[in-house]
Amino acid sequence: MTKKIRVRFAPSPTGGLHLGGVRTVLFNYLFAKQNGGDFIVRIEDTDQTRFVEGAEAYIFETLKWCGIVPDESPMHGGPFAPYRQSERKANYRQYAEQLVIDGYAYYAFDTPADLEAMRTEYKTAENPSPQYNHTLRDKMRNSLTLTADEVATLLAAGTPYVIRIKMPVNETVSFNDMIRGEVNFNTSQVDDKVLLKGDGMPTYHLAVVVDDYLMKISHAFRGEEWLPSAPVHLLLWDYLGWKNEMPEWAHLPLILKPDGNGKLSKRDGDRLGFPVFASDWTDPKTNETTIGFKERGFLPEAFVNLLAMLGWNDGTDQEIFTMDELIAKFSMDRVHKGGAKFDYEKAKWYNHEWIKRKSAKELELSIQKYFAEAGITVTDDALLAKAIDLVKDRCTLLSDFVQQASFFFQLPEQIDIAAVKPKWDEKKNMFFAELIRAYELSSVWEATDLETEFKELAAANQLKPGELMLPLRIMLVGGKFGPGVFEIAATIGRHETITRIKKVMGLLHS
RNA sequence: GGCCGGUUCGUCUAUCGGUUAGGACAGCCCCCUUUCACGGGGCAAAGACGGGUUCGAUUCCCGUACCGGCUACCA
Repeated sequence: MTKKIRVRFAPSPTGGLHLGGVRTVLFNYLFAKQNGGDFIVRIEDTDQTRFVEGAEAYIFETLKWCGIVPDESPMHGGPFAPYRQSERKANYRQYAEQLVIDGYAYYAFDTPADLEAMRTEYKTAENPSPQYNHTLRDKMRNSLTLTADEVATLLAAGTPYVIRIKMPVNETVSFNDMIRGEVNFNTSQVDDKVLLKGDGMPTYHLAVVVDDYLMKISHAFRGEEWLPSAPVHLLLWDYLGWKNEMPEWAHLPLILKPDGNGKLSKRDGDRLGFPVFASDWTDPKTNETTIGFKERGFLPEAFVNLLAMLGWNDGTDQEIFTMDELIAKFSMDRVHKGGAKFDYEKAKWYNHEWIKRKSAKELELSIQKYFAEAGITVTDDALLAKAIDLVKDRCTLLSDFVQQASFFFQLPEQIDIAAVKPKWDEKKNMFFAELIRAYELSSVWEATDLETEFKELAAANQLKPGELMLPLRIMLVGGKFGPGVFEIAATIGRHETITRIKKVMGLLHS
C-alpha cells in the first residue's frame, strides 16, 4: 500500500505573498488534489525578528481568494496541530540534542563577534565568504574543541549557544528531484548549519525536517533557492533515523523579473508598474500599501491560470485552464527546470480571456466595487448586466469597466467637444434638433429602429450618416470609445439619450 | 571565489534523434467595424558557442560562455 499523499505549503509570515509563493502553493495544491491527498499549510514563524503582524491572516485570505482550501492549517485545524512552528517550539530541542548525543551535531558557543572575527580573519580573494565548516570548526569555541567539562560548565552557566550540524567530510549526498532528476552534493562543500538557535527556536533546516516527519509529509515542493541546502535536510532525515519516511522532493523554478535578470521582487513591480503580490498588502510598520493582483482587477481564475502556466504546460496548445482542469492535468514532471520571466502583458491577456468567458452575472459583484470606489452608484442591476455585456470585450482588468461603462450610469464626466466642434455647422444642428423630435415620438426604443430612423433622417437632410455618428457618440459617451452608439442609446433609454443630445448641442452653441 | 542549477523567437513555451522547429503574448500589416475594442487573416522573429556520438542532432555526452540561486543564530 502506498503512502497517503500529504503536501504542505510552509510560508513565513513576513509580508505579502508574491507570485512565486502563490505558485508554490498552487503546485502543492494541484498535486494533492489530483492524488486525493491532503494539503497542509504550516506557518514557519521561527524567526521572531522577522515576524510581521497580519501576514498570516493575509496568507489565508489570499488562498481563499484563489479558491485554495487547506485541509489542515492553523486556521482550519487538523490532527497534527499546532501548525505554527512557534507553537511547536518544544518539539525541536530533543531532536537537536539527540543529534549531539549521536555525534551528528555539536554545541557552539561562538558569539556574533566571534563569527564576524572568523569571517574577516579567513577571508581571502579566493574565499570571500569563509564558512563555519569542517575546515574551521576546530578553530572555534564548540563542543568539538572544548573538553566535556568545559562544555558542561558553560552550559550550566547558561552561556548562550547554538547547535550546529557536523557535516561529514567528502561524502556524496544524492537524491532524486521530481523535476531535475538526480542531484549530487559533496558534503565538504556545505557548512555546519545552525540547527537550534540561541533563543531555543529551530532554524528552518531543523524545523522543516522535524515537522515534515511529524506531519507525515509525502512530497515536499519548494522553490529552487532551497536546492543548496537540500543536502543538510537529506542528512538530517538520515541522522534522525527517518530515512525511509523521507518525502519526495521537487524544487520549483524561480519566477524572474521581466527585464534584466534575477528573482522577481516586490521592487520590480513598483518599478515597472505591475502587482507582484496576490492582493493588497499594507506593511504595518511603514503603513505603506503594495497593490495586489486582486485589487488591480484580476479575476482569481485568471490569476491561478497564469501562475500555473509559468513553468508548466500540458503539452498541448491549451492555455486557458480552470482549477479543475489543472487538478486533472497537472504533472510535476512537466514542470520546467528553468526560471520564467514574468510578463505582465501576458498576465493581462489571461485576465481578458477570463473576463470574456464570464457572464455578466458572475462579474457583477466585483465590478460593483470598482464603481463604488469611483463614486458611481449603480442601482439598476439589469442596466449593470446589460452594460457589462456590452463592454466586457474591451476590458482587460475589472477596473477597466469604470472607464468603459460609467457613461451608462451618469452623464459623461468629460466631453471631447473638440472632436465635433470644428466640423459642426447649422445643418448638423438642424439634424439633431429633428432627431430629438423623432426620438421623442418613436413608438419603440430598440437599437435597430433607432439606427434606421437616424439614417432615414440623415438621408432626408442630405447628410452622410458617418459625419453624424461621431457627434452622437460624443454626446452619449463623451469620447471616441464604447460599443455601438445605438446600442448605447437603447440601453440608457429615451429620456437620457435626448437629455444628452440637448446638453451637448447647448455646449456647441456657446 | 566555491557549490548547485539553468540556457528554443523580445517574452511564455511545444518538440519523448529525422518537423518548412509549432502555438501564445507583445510588435507590424490587412479585413471587419462610419468610434474604441472583439474577431478573422497575414508578416517578422529562436535552438548560446565549440567539440564529440550518430546515416542524421534543438533533442544524447563533454567542454566553454552566459545567466541565476546559495554561500546568516532569514526563510
